[in-house]
Amino acid sequence: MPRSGAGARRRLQQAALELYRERGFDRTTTAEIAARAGVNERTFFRHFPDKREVLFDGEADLRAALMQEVADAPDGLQPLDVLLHAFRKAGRVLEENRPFSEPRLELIAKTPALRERDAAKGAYLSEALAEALRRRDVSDQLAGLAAHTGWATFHHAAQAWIDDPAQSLDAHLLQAFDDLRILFATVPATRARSES
Amino acid sequence: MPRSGAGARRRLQQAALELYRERGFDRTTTAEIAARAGVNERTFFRHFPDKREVLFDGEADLRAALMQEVADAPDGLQPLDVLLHAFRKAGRVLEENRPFSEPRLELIAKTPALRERDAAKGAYLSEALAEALRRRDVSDQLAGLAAHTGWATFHHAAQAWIDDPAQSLDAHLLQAFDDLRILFATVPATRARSES
DNA sequence: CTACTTAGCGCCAGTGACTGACATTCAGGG
DNA sequence: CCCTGAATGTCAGTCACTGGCGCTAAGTAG
Repeated sequence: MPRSGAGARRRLQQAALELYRERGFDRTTTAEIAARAGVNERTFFRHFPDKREVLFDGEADLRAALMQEVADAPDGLQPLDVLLHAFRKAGRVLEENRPFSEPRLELIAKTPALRERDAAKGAYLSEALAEALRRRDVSDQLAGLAAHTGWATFHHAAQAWIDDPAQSLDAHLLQAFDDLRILFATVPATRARSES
Repeated sequence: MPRSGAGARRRLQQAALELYRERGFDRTTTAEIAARAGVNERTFFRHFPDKREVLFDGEADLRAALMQEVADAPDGLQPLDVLLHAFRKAGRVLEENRPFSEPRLELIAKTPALRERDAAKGAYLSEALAEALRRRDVSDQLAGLAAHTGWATFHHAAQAWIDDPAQSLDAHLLQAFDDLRILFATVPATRARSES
């Protein structure tokens, strides 16, 4: 291999995250990112298909990890418990990479174009999770539904974690899945919470 | 007002839907859409902020309608039943406009760029629904969670309707919300379904 | 009927994301 | 020391999208 190889890729991601946070996503050009990373603008597009994708590089790994965890989850669990099991393991990666994942999620939350990409990634991941569930004993109908609602719950927990970093992501995750069950309680549980 | 006003807008939407279906979204230029609609390319961007948005015009109306239905839903319903109530009413609009909404959803499903926008619209709508729920007796935590999972279920039902138009959207909707409850049954209900 | 206002529109120049084609450079194998 | 290939640089080009300016036609007041 010539000069750097994977080094340029990491520098591009770092430069992009910095510039997006400094000037905002819209007021940052791909030429500026490349310049800060010390490479040509064309090289940027050799590593990433577009200006947004540079912040979503770990998605393939995350998807693979989640699908593996779904496959490896103990038998006899309900679909949503299988997903919770997988999310808790994946959540660890997010918490360990906190200095990178927190500013990243914060930036995404405040940038419409990045929220859009994030939502799309969530949809793709949901379908992957549905496929992973189908490879277990989950029917076609329930797999898709469980995957989408499960992902929505995970995303909800991740957002709660950003808004309230005092508690761990894992705690927010457990809280969200507990709340999910409250939604299906026979007696409207919302009264009890709002009466306080 | 001059010449046409809202007429040009409708022609642009129609032309865009046609061209996207004929040549595909990527191989259609905004200039071509404008030409078929009989206006200048600049006029396209006066009516729609970008090339994708031309297919998502009804979103504001849908959001307003859904929020209104949530507000008007009978008292004492659980959050997810409130949402189901709203979705059933909104679903009627989709079924009545079937000749427009069906090819549109089909096109969106097969075009990555449009799926991305669709996912983003869903996220925005979910937040609007959460806000509408908070204006009822639903707590902050549960509102967001219910809105996101409820929307995921609605989206799931809409996709099932496209894949299987034999049954009505309303039927798919009821089916999806029933399945959602199965996911929380104490005994894993997935076995019963996959045994058949 | 005329003058004035204004909302849409056409036209033009420009920026920036992204792509294809070709030349170049540097690492490692023979 | 040459040679092959992967990563990069360079250049030209397309297309989405924007700001500015002038035009035209529909309503409105007199």
